[in-house]
Amino acid sequence: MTPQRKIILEEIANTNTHPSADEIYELVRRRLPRISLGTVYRNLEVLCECGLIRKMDLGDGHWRFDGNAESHYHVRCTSCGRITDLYMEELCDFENIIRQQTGYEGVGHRLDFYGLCPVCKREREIPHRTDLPSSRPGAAGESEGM
Amino acid sequence: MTPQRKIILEEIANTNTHPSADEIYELVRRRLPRISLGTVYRNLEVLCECGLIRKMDLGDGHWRFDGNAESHYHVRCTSCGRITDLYMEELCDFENIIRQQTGYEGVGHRLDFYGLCPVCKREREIPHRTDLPSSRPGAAGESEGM
DNA sequence: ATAACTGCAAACGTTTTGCCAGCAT
DNA sequence: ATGCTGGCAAAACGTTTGCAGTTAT
Repeated sequence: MTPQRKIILEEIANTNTHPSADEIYELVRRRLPRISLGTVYRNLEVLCECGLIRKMDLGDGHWRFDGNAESHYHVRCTSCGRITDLYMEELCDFENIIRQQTGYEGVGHRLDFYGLCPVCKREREIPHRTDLPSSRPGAAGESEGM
Repeated sequence: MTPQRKIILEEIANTNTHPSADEIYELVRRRLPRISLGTVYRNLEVLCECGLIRKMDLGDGHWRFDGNAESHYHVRCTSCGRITDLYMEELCDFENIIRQQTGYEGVGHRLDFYGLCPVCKREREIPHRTDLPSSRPGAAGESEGM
């Protein structure tokens, strides 16, 4: 556990935003300005192998990292990219069905959700606010993910 | 519908292996040797938009394409990469639960399974066959995906 | 004439790797 | 001195894009 590794772990533990490798790099760089992106990637890999963090692919083209290593599902906002944890039971039953149907063994699954988060939803519902400066009608201007 | 586009679609329709863009490129190249990978990507995009094929991310770092555009789930073999279609109902109930729990709207999901396919399983169970030529004990030599 | 399309090559963004120096054991 | 680690830069990977020429309408 080198200083770099420790700080990377701390930064992940101190956030609940499921940051990407690059976001972690930026966070860590504030404390360790000379750290390199390669080191971040290498340590993220090690921390995953130890089970201290969790690496996940939520379909937006980055690896995302979660300081909460317990298995749980996520919803991702297709507009702003925000990721929210879900508190629901895991689907175990399906894996037996699949084994019977296909003969695959050791079946696991990946399940994640996407949608429009409450904040972005509200922005669309009220696209032309009058109580805020510099808001123009129809000037939403986000890119739709996935 | 250019000749290129048509042949790309035909090749996808004629396979059930859920090929990647590069695999499709190789298939099409046998009939259209001068086609470029960029054209393949562009046409795959168009065909997806038309709903004639389906683009999916099964977590192995490639886009995969499915000539069966009806929504269905998949299992991917972590050893050989084989992808098998599943015939099971879709999970709709969850999306309402998530909306209530999180306030997200228009919730969709992505669910896929992974495991060891029957062929690879068999290879591991019987690592030293005596009834086949040139088989060596413990010479499995595959890379474990994901 | 115009719009959509191609082939080619270069660019892209994320992740991985090779190299050599530094540090702790 | 050994082996793990860090910083740096370059490579790798799948994918996307700019461009100039081509095709079909």
